Amino acid sequence: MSPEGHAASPSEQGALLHIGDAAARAELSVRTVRAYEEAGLVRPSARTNGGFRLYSEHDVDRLVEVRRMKGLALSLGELGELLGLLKRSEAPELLQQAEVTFVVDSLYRYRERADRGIERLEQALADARELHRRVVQQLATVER
Amino acid sequence: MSPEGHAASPSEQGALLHIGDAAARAELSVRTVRAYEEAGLVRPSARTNGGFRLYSEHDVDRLVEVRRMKGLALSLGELGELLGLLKRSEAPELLQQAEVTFVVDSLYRYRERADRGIERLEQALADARELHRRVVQQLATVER
DNA sequence: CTCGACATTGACGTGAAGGTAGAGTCTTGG
DNA sequence: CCAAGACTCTACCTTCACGTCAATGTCGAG
Repeated sequence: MSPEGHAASPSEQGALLHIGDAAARAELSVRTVRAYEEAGLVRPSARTNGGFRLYSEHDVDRLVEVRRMKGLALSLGELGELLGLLKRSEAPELLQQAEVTFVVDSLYRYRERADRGIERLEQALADARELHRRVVQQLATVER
Repeated sequence: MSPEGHAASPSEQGALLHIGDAAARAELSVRTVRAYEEAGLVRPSARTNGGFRLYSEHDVDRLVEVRRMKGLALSLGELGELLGLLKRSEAPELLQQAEVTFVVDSLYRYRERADRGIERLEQALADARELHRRVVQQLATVER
């Protein structure tokens, strides 16, 4: 990928990627990356003078992080909130008492959401395997 | 459920349920059940004179079947096609040669879709568990 | 400087599902 | 038998998370 030819990709090393490359590395569509920005989830750490979004490796990591979280059916808004909570909870000494309470409460609620999400996924996986089994069996039955 | 009081539910035993009861048993919303009908997935086996949809136990089973299949991201249309293929392949002796070929080909493609869907679910589940772990850990770190 | 690949914003489309309204239907208690 | 009121009908609107299209602009290699 990123073939030689003509391209508008920042010439390697800068560690700053245009949206296309960033999306590719995060295994997301360009549109989705922009949607995540609109939703306040991942903001490119820079822009060119012309207005092109520039993503750092760290930005890409965050994109990946978001993609990975999509399994438990959270809305983009909730997803952003959760990311924020996790970040805030990593430096609890900077939080005021009231904030700690809030963060803990919120995280607690997300833990429950995650529990249910995981159950959902487990069930979906079991169902999918069963369906797969049926398809395979029918293929064998009908033969070729 | 189906509390005594006033209700418009067919009085038990008829084995024919109004949409509300059918939806409840299939663990779907009434709205979703109607959407499945519009998509050609599950058609109630009868209607009252007044136009109320009536679902048999078999219809409910089919609703459940559809719900269970939703894990592998198939569109409602594909889902309907797959259900049809499975049904057709159960009586292969009724199929003409050309049809058999078609059914087998189609099922084969769905088997691949299912493979990928299962991989996706497995990954999503692993990611969800990891996220859950992070949340729990942050909760422990921040303490209460 | 030019060319072509890539990006920008904005608007509109889509697919699945929920919401709502207004009118009609059903079962049941009385 | 009949009214009450829970439930359902159709039709249309809204939301969410993107997909797609169009018109225009930017980037970087040669």
